[in-house]
Amino acid sequence: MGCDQTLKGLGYRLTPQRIMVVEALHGADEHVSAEEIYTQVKARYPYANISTVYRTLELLKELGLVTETDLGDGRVRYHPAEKGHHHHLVCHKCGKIIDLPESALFHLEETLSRDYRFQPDLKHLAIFGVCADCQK
Amino acid sequence: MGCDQTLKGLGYRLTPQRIMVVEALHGADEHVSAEEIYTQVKARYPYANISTVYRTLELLKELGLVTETDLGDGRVRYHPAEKGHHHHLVCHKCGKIIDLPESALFHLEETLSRDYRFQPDLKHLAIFGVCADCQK
DNA sequence: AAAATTATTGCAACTGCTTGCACCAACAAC
DNA sequence: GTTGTTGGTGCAAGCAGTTGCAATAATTTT
Ligand SMILES: [Mn+2]
Ligand SMILES: [Mn+2]
Ligand SMILES: [Zn+2]
Ligand SMILES: [Zn+2]
Repeated sequence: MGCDQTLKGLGYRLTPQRIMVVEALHGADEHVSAEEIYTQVKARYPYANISTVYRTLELLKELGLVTETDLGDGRVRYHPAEKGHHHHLVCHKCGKIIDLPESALFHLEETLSRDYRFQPDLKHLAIFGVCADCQK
Repeated sequence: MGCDQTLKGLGYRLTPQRIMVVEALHGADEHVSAEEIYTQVKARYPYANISTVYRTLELLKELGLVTETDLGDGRVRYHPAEKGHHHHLVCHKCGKIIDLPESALFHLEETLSRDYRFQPDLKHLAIFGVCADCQK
């Protein structure tokens, strides 16, 4: 089931603005910024406002339909949950971004769950550090 | 060796503003915000500017003398490296903050280092999720 | 001690993102 | 279909943090 029907099913109103945000989100490549989504939405409906984009992303986030990740450039990036989960290693020397499978954090999740009864919410994490090439 | 002498030793100028930022940082409890540091500095030197505070914190961060952590309220928090390393579990239902010893992430660090030759920079991480009390 | 050099500061403008509020439109009740 | 309710939107102002630039002051050279 898509984002639209989930929203509707949970009693949220399915406005044209929300539909356009969801479409822009799914159409763009992963790691889209709010500004990029706003640009796309505005092309279709010039009265659209960026705060509506942020509010829609916030809602989708609360419902677990998108993840939000700070990859270290000055803006936050969004990723639809439907496209699958993974994480990233971000080199703060050269800026390189390495993909990390979801499973790389399973052990940590288990530890936190077992030892602290804490259920971590690790869906699209960015871990900063130094990549192999930049270590010498 | 304190922050002041480290700065001086690396060729950075030891200005009154920097000294006051470092003193405020060490005097306050851990998890100080830039605004709180600014308030303290301004009480001693009213001409002080908040961008100088931010620039000093940025420099100390680059040198590994402070860590910066987003604990989920709207502002970033700073912690002097001298006071020791640890991490936090942050419940985004009730806001509770649980301390996590440095060692809890050693296994992850080893995995990333071994499998990806990536040296993660995990000095004062905040992991968001749901605490034991909020899981029912 | 004075002059020269250049890192650092204060200021104002700017960025990404959030929020209060009046107006509007999606959906439900009739 | 019309009316009413209430959640959602647009707008403008606000907040945390950053940045360009001219003035200033810490340090070096003479
Ligand atoms: Mn990704
Ligand atoms: Mn801490
Ligand atoms: Zn690198
Ligand atoms: Zn909790």
